[in-house]
Amino acid sequence: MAKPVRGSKTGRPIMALLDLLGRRWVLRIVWELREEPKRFRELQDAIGASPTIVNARLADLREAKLVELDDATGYRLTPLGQELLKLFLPLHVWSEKWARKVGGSGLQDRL
Amino acid sequence: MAKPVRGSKTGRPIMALLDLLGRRWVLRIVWELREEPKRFRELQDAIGASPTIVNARLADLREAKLVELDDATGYRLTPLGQELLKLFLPLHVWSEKWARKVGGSGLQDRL
DNA sequence: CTCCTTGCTACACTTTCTGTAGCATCAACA
DNA sequence: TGTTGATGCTACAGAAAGTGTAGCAAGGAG
Repeated sequence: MAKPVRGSKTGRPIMALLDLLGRRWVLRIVWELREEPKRFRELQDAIGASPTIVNARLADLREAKLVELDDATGYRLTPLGQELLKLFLPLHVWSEKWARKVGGSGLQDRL
Repeated sequence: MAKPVRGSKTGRPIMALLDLLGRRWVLRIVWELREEPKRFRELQDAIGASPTIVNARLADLREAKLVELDDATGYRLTPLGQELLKLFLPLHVWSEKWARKVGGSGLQDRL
C-alpha cells in the first residue's frame, strides 16, 4: 500500500494517528496483542479477517512502530505499541457501561 | 446501513466498541466535535469525506448514543460521547511523541 | 417568489475487503 | 529423502464500502 495518510494533510500527528487507528482491524489487532504475542494465523483466526488485510494492517502497524515480528514468538506490541495500549485499556471498562446504556436501542441485538 | 456489528459475535462490548471506532471517519468525527457542535456541512468540510459516508457514520454514532443532533446548534457529543472523548484526549499528547519516534522511517513524509 | 441554509439522498466510479487457494521456506521426523 | 506440518505471505475474482458531484425537500428571511 504505502499511501499518504488518509484525510490529513495538516501535518498534525493526531490526525495521522486517528487515521491509522481508524483503519479497519487496526484497533482490533492491537487489542488482540495486548497480552501475549500471536502468530500470523493465530491473529487472523482471532479477528476473523482475510490474510490479505491482516498482512496489510500488520504492515501499517509495523511501519508505525507499534507492532513488530519476533521470529521466536510471533507478532507483538513494541514498547511504543504498549504505551498506546495503556491509553486504550480504560476502554474495556467503559465499554461495558456504554453497552448497558445503549442496550435499549437495538444495538444490543448485534453484540 | 444498520448491519450487525462487524467482526464480533462474542457478545463482548469491547469488541463492538472497537468495531465501531474502527470504522473509517468515526474517530475523526468524534475528534472534530470535541469542542463545539458542528453543522453537517461544517463537519463534512472539516474531515473531507463525502456526505454519503458522513451521514452513515453520524447514523452509527447516533445509534450508539455518542452523538446527537441539536437543531439549534448542530451535531454534538452526548454526555456518553464526552466520556469517551475524555478517554481519548491523552492520545493528542502521545501522538506527538509517537510522531517524533516514527519520524525517521518515512511516515513523516505523509503527515 | 426568490434566495439561502439545513440535513440528507442518488448514482456512477473507484478503492478496499473478503474468501479461498496456494507458494516458498524451514524444521522435524520416518 | 521425502513427506508432513508450521511459518509468513501472495494471487485473484467477486462483494462491499467509500468518493465526488449533483441535487432534493423543508424551513426561514427578504
